[in-house]
Amino acid sequence: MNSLNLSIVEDDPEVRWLLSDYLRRQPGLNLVLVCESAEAFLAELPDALPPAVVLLDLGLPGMSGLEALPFIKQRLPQADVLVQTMFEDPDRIYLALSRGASGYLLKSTPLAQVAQAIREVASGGSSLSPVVARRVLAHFKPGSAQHPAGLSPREQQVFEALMDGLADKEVAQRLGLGLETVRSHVKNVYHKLHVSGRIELLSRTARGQL
Amino acid sequence: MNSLNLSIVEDDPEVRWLLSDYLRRQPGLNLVLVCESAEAFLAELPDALPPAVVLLDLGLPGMSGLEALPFIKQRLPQADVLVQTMFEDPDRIYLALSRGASGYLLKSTPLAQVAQAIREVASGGSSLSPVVARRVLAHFKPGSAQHPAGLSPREQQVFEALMDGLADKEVAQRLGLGLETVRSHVKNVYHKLHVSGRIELLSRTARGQL
DNA sequence: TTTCCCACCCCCCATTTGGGGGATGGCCCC
DNA sequence: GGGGCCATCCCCCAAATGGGGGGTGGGAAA
Repeated sequence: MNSLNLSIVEDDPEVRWLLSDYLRRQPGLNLVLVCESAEAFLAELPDALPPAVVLLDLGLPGMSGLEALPFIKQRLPQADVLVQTMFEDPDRIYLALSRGASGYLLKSTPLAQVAQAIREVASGGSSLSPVVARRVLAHFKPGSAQHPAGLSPREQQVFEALMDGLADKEVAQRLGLGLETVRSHVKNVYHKLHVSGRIELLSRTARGQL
Repeated sequence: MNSLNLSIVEDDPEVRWLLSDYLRRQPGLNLVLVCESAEAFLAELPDALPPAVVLLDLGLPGMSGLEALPFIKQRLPQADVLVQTMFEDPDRIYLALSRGASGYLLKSTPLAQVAQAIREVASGGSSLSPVVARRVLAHFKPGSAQHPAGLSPREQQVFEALMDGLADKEVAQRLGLGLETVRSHVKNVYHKLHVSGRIELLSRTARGQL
């Protein structure tokens, strides 16, 4: 009963072999399914032995891990999905997490820590590689919001102030500008980011849609 | 040069002794300051050997770790603060993170992992105990829009609509209500949640301060 | 040189928003 | 019956917002 059903989805044959070989030996882990694509995984999912943890590569050919995540969570709402990838860009991290990943490991993670992460995740925790954790935490700090591209330096500052929930007047004070100047910058930010106002700005970034 | 200056702030003498004894032995770690209160830490901070990592207990008598955090980050902007506590309630976690903590460890963390976390944090990562990480990730999932307590059913619906970035008029449509009705509910939500408008609502929930 | 982006400022105007009032009826509980 | 919360709607008003329009000057790029 305390045997933990695990599944691996990974396209690189070598990595796949390394992982499955190592994890298969781990006591308490029960490798029920190893696939090379998300499609295969969804097709071959056994109803009998539903995996409790899915180790999912994000960089899959065909349906990417990111695309597959919602389907997996739909089929296996109980399962914890541990995402593994070599990418550490905020977008991917954010998307994976908002789609239900329980952890985000970089490909550089040692095997022992992967096994560790699987156990942590299965027992109700979450596991983030340190670099990823840093990125995630950055989302919580005021003043350190994401810097969308295409904004001029001033517009960046204005953007951050907006993300901090400041009113035009307050932005003007923080940056030492005239109110009308700020209003101009604010409008430019809206145009460049294709939003119609600060509320859309805030509600969308809150969902990682920006 | 690769010796890592570390400081510990912890009131419990036994825990303090355990930590300092263990960490002192770690190669590459250089324990420069061990204090039993935040006040003492801020007072005795040596200008010569600024700690790169501060291990901070949250449950301190006098000035709490949470209160001390902003001061510490002010004095040592470069330093990474690793918060250590036995509390795992969301409020404390978010507050600590939004005040600049680089990691959040539970008191139950084994010494070896504390040392590991210190190294990770110093090399630009972040370290979260699995349980804490799970809480943090919960904030990124759309379905888990926090339902603040104390709101009536209608107010909950209005709250969600506001979080989706809707205008009063749109909320009215979504819920099939009159505009003035919605405006009433909206105001009640503001009162109950102690915010002054949808912008504060959005910007604060984005940082987990609600 | 001309053109383009940037930073800075100004004005107008319709709409939305927040903050105050109220009112009505329903429901539950003491 | 009175007091409480709830849900529904109404009104007023000052401020902020967004969407337009305009300008100036500078510096970099073409």
